[in-house]
Amino acid sequence: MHNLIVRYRILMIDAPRLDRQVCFALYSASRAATAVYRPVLEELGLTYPQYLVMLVLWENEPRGVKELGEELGLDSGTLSPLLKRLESLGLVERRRSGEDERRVAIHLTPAGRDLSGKAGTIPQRLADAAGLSAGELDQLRATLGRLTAALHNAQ
Amino acid sequence: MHNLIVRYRILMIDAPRLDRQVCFALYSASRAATAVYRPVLEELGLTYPQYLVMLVLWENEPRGVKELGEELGLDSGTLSPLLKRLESLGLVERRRSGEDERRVAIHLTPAGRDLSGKAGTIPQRLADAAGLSAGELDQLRATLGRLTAALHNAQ
DNA sequence: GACAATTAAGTTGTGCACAACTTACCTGTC
DNA sequence: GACAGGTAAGTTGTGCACAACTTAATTGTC
Repeated sequence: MHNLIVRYRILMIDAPRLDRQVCFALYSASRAATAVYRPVLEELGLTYPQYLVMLVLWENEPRGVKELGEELGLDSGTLSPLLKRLESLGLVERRRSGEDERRVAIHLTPAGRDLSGKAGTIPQRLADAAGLSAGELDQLRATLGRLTAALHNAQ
Repeated sequence: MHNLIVRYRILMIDAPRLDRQVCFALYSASRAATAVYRPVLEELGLTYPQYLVMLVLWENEPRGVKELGEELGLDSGTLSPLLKRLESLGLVERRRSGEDERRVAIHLTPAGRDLSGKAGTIPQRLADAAGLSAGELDQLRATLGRLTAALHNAQ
């Protein structure tokens, strides 16, 4: 009995608690948010990372794989197969650059461009589900941005 | 030329911008945080989700697979293979319950218990890397908690 | 006590993430 | 123009996430 109590106290002092971890809060919130997006994106036939790539392309295209990776923080190991899937969905086209044969330019197809219209209402649905005010969401985004930048600097 | 300008304006109006998305901010911050944890956890031989499972077990064990899943928001499809890997690392033991043969109780091994000591300093390292004050981290965790709860309710 | 409905855990298949590596191409330096 | 060093994209392998399904045990309900 005494042993159990001692062991318990040692654990409580040394072991970090799950509910104290900002990291777990981030991980949970991120998965909960993509879970809200999932059924909406399913209507478009996209996964969440595919949607992110399309967002970047809707802003400006064509883009190289490396550029997309810098924008999203993903490497070619993630993007290459993802882009192949987007191509097989008929949303993008991969073209080897003539000037620099190493580069692959990702172009939107007409279908890929059209999808941006259907995607227009998506962010509002998350905002509605979030249960936070526009101001709180804004502040959250700002804090997360600072956090991400600091964590990248720490790497 | 006129066509291009019209198309551009339509895109800008309809297409959501990447940098406006709270969801992307969450996704980036979460990946950046686990990236900071990764080299630290590598010293313990754990991945980040494995570390989360160990955190829950350090608080209280044994636990069933379903209980772990509720605590972490993960299903058996994720946990079953993860727990097998933890077992093959010698950190946990899976025992079929005698009372209810459907249940598998996850026990810590002595090695699994010992690991909590080594893990003690880990959260501090993230806090140091985060570049936010203790108060800001606290507020962030609270906001994320509310957000996650609201998103789960919206599902 | 038979048996439909429920439940716990596991399996299968798809799609990220990311490390480590390969391939093909380009660039600077001599 | 040769060639070392660097760069862009792709490949391979591991480990999550998660949906859909299976298996085996338990719990009502009659």
